[in-house]
Order: sequence, then structure tokens, then C-alpha cells
Amino acid sequence: MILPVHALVRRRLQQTLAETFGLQEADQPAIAIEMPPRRALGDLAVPVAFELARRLRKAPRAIAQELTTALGTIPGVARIEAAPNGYLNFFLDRRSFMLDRLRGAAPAAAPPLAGKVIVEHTAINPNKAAHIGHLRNSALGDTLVRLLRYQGRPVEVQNYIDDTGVQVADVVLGFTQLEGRDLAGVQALANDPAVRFDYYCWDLYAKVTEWYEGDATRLQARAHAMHAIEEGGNALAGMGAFVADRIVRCHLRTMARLNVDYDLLTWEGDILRLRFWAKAFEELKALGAVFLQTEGKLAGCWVMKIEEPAGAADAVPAEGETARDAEPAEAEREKVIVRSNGTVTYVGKDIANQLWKFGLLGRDFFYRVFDDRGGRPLWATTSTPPAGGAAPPPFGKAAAVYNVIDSRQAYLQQLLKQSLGTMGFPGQAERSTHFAYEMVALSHATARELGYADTESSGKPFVEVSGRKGLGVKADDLLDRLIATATAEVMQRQPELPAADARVTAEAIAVAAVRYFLVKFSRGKVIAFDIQEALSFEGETGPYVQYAVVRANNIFGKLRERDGLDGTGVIAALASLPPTALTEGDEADELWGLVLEASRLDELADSAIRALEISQLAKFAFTLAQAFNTFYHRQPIMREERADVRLWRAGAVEYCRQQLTTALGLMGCSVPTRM
RNA sequence: GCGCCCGUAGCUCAGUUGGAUAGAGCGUUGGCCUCCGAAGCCAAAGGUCGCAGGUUCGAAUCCUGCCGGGCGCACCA
Repeated sequence: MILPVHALVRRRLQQTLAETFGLQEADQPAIAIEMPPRRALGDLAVPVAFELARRLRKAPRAIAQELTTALGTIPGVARIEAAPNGYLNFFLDRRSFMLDRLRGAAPAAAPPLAGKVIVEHTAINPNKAAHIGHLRNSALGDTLVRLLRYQGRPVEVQNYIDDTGVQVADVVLGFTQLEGRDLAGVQALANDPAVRFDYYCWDLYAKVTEWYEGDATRLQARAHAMHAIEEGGNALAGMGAFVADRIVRCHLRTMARLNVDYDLLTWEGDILRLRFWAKAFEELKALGAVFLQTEGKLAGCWVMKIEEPAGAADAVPAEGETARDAEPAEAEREKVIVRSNGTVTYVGKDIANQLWKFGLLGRDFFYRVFDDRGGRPLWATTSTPPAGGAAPPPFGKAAAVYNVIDSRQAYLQQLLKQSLGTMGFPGQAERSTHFAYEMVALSHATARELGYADTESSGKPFVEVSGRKGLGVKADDLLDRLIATATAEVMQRQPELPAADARVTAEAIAVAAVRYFLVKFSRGKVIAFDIQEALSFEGETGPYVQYAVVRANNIFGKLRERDGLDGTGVIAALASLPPTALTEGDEADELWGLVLEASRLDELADSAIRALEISQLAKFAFTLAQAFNTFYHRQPIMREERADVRLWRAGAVEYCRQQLTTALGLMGCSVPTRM
């Protein structure tokens, strides 16, 4: 926990700049606090003197030197040095820093921002099994949720279920048109223990796509089915509801395997049935934000004008092209909100949903318990008042909203934000964040392994996953393979371990492998998923981090066995020990470096949230595990004979394992007892 | 055509609101298990940070223009 130290140092610098240089806080540059490249230079570095050099007409070094003396003493800071190049370097009081952290006595970080945060993630169309692309969404979203909660913010996790969209309609048509099933037939299929219903729908969905391609008039059947499902109260709608319910339950089981869960399932059908959209539509019409288009190809549709980014609207035509040649639609783009057949597009429904999330709609859902989850009810929205039962917690009315959706939908998210602003809620628009990330594609090797020949001839660097074509790695298949591989590894290393325990361990390893893999890349990068790469448990992987903690835990197992010492025993013993092993010599510097690095979890968590870069958390955990492994090899604990040295090292191991366990937990990963 | 994203070592990627000598993993080569677990550690080799300008005391990072790649610009979501 280093942020409280940052806050203290920053505050003292601001005071000193005001007192010594007469710079009021408003005129001061932002004070960045960095880590020096080498520990010998200091523990914290502040480059503020460079910033001030011009304004004060002095050399950075002179400013740094003045600051050094003017700052005086700061609690917890042993000394301050002005580096020859102008850096201001802070050396912390190692003993008190480490003891405070071990005791958990470090002052709390800045109080978290007030108000509930809603994070919406996963949102898989409920018409087929989850695949690797969906997993990236869930892993990023769930980790964001855990990070926000770690910061002390109240978070509500929502999973949006698009049960009235075209994709459910497609599968319903597959059942009725291709297979001639009625509702009872689909129910029988779903209840057949030999059938994996989500896998079955996966294949059926791909067949429906081919069926459409066979005859363009079949698209009319699709439009009809969609309309029927939206209307409700008919056979197609009944089947759609059944399919969506069953597939959602499949998705929840898959996600539970990865330690991902939710507070509320928001069903799109309820938004329609409760006329959320009708309410939002009235307001949008009254504001003139949407209007009925009477001419052109969009005649008969209710449309919304799209705000062009600044400068784009009045762009001059390219040379050789006159303004007359340009499409009129280019100048004033319109997005269809209500189709000419009267159905509402996704954007329309989601505008209503966004308003509800912020408590701006003036209407609420009814709620039902969707799943018991062993005493932790999972709630879902519903359209009718429930007969009785427990009262739901207060949902919605958030201060801020994160929508975790891949960047291909950036355009729609932009519209959503825009409409919030248009409707008179610029503050909420500002606090509505699209957490955008790039898609997961497949490497050519993995596509080939899945039976897709000759994907290289496309000339593209990767193969795009396509649910429509049934092309992709199913989440459960991937997990099964990872568990099988991990089980083999565990049994090889721990032959005496009972099979059931080996399985539990393998599951923990598999989850860490896949979750770490999905968050280690920065979000702007397309992941070309390669199954062989993902099956690795070595190098920069989740299992590497787990392994470091297992080793640390083993040390304490042995300490307890031999010396009767546990974590708290070590901490108690350290209080009366001279700190030489922490303060003098190369080994002490290395020990201290490990403790300081471990303390940065809160700093990295904060940074990861601000930048929406979960990869920073992953990188932190890996780097710390690496530092621990180096320390582990160089500075033994059990066989160290000097008692004080042994205990200080044990203290470092204790803090390290705590921080690494927390970091893994933030990524939804656990630590096996052995592996 | 317009918008967004990406371009850093053979491959896959980090690089913290511009800061000290550009770092990992994989792969390659060579070492380390009578010693807290080798899913590990140590070492070596490997980079005109796509190109060209500009801003700055300082640029992989910011700006402009190119080049290459991806994704969007549906009465799908």
C-alpha cells in the first residue's frame, strides 16, 4: 500500500512550493511520483524541478536542492536527495514502512469516490455456447469489478440478456423450419442429458446461416419471427423465451467455472414489455432528438441524427470531386431507432436501459430470483410483480456506468452517450464509459486445428471468430482441455496426490491460465488466440504467479513445523529486532526492493482503473512473482542461521504472499495448496 | 472516402498523465536439482522503437504528414 505515502509526499511538496516559491496550488504543475530506475537512486522520484525550471528561471538541480532543505522531515521518509540531474529522490524509512504494512497498520488510501458503479459485461446473445471472444469480455469486466470493489466502491454487476434480438430468432427458426420442432420438442431436447444444449444451438445457428444463404426470401421469415418474439404471446415467442432461458443458464455455468458472476440479469424483453422504450421514445420525440423520416430510403423509420466529430462535417470534397458528387447521406447521417415495421433497434432499447441505469427513466423493473446459487440469490428483471418472496436489493440508480463491449460497437456506444447528453443529462453522459477492447481472433494454426483448412490464403494476419459460421473455440472446450493438460502435469509432479485433489488443483491452474492470458494484453490489441500458447503454464502465465505463492506458502508451512512460527509470529518477533538485515548491504537492498515492489498493488490497481488497462494488474503480479522467485533463490529462509536475517526475510515472504494472493484474487484466480 | 485502433528484439507483447542506461515471455545457445519444490533460477546473443518533419531542457510516449495492417460507417447487435 504505497498510495498513502504518495499522498503525503505530494501534499508536503505542494505546501513547500507555496511557502518557498510562492506558487499557489492552482499555479503548480501536477506532481508526478515515479519509481527510480535503480533502487540505489531512491525509493520514490519526483521530476517536478524540471517542470519549474523555466518558470523560476533556475537550473533544475538548484531547485531540487532548495526543495530538499525546505521540505524538512516527512514522517516515514528517511532522507531526501537532490540528484545531480535535477530529480528529487526520496528514501523511505524501511523498518517502519515494512512493519506498518505487515501489521496492516498503513493509513488508508484516499477515500473512494461516492456512489454506486454499475458494470455491465458478458452480454452474450442467448442463442449458442460462449466462445473465447466472450471470455475476454467477461475476464476484463469481472476484473474491473473486483478492482473497483478493492478500492472500496460499491459495484453492481449486470449481464444484459438480448432475448428479443435477431440471434434468438435465428435459432428459433432453425428449430421450427429446419427441424420441424415445436416447443415440446425443443424442451425434450434441452432436457436430454446426452445433449449439450448450448453446443447443439451453436451448430444449429450455423445451419440457419447457410439456410438463409440458400434463398433470400427466407429473410422474410426471420423478420416475421423477430417481430413475433418482440410482440410476445405466441408460439415463436414462447420458444424464444425457453431457448434464451436455457442458454443463459449454460452461460452462467460456464462463467461460474471461471469465477465470474453477476448481481442482476437485465432482460431486454422486460424493457419492451414494461414499455421503458415507450417512455424514452416519448421524451426523445418531444425533444426532437428522433423524428419520423418521410423520404429517401429510410422513409417510415424513426431516426436520430448523428453528431459528426468536430471538423468532419464541413470537410471539403477531395480534389477532382465536387460537392455534388458526395452522397447527401454523408453530410447528415441518420441512425434508425424504430424500423419501418415498428420494431425497435438495439440502440433504442439500450437508450432506455442506460436511462434506467442512472435512475433517470422514472420507471423500474420487477425482480425475480433467477437462481439460488446455494443461498446467494441471483436476481433477474421481470415484467410482472412477483407473488411474494424476499425483497430485491435496490438495483439501478448508479452514479457511474461502465459498459464492457468490444470496440466494434464503439459507434453505437457513442450514440448512446450522445443521446444521454441530448436528453439533458450531460453529467451522466460524462460518467457513462464504454470500456472498449479489441476482439479475439484465431491464429491460423488454431483455425487449422479446428478443421478450417487454408485460412492463410485469405492473406489476413488472423482468422476472425464467427458465431454465425460456427467458427470459434468454445469456452467450455478450452477449459476442459486446460484442465486435462493441468491434471497431467499435477499428477506427474505430485504422484501421491488423490485424483480428486489433483482435479481441484488442475481447475485452479486452468482458470489462472486462461484468465491471465485474456487480460495480459492491453485492450487495444487484437488477440490472435493460439491454443498451444494458451495451454502453456510457463513464463508469463497465471500458473507462474500461482507457483510463486505456493512456494511462499510452503516456506511458512515449514517454519510452522520447525519453529512454530506463523505470519503473525514473525511480525511480532520483528518488532524487537534490529533492522540491519533490512537496511545494510546488498542483500538488505534486495529484500527491501521486494517489499517496496509488493506494496505497489494499490498504486497499480488505481492506475489500471484510470487507464482501463487490466493488463497493468497482470503485469504487476507477474513482475512481483518474478522478483519473489529471484529472492527465493538468492536468500534462503529455512537454512539461514542468523535469526534476525531469517526473520526479516520471512517477513518479506509474508508480505509478498499476501499481496500476490490479493492480486490473483483481483483477477479471479485462487492459489492451490500444492501444484 | 470518413472515423477509431495497431505498428517496439526472430515470434508474442510491456513500457506507469513526456523523464535517468528501451524491458519481459517464447524461441535459440550455455550453465544450475545430496541445498525452503526445476511450472523455477543464472548467463549469452538479439532493437534504425514503421518512415519523415515538428514541439520540448528531454520524445517509443505529444503534434502534423506519409507507409503498412485491423475494425467500423445496416431497417444485425
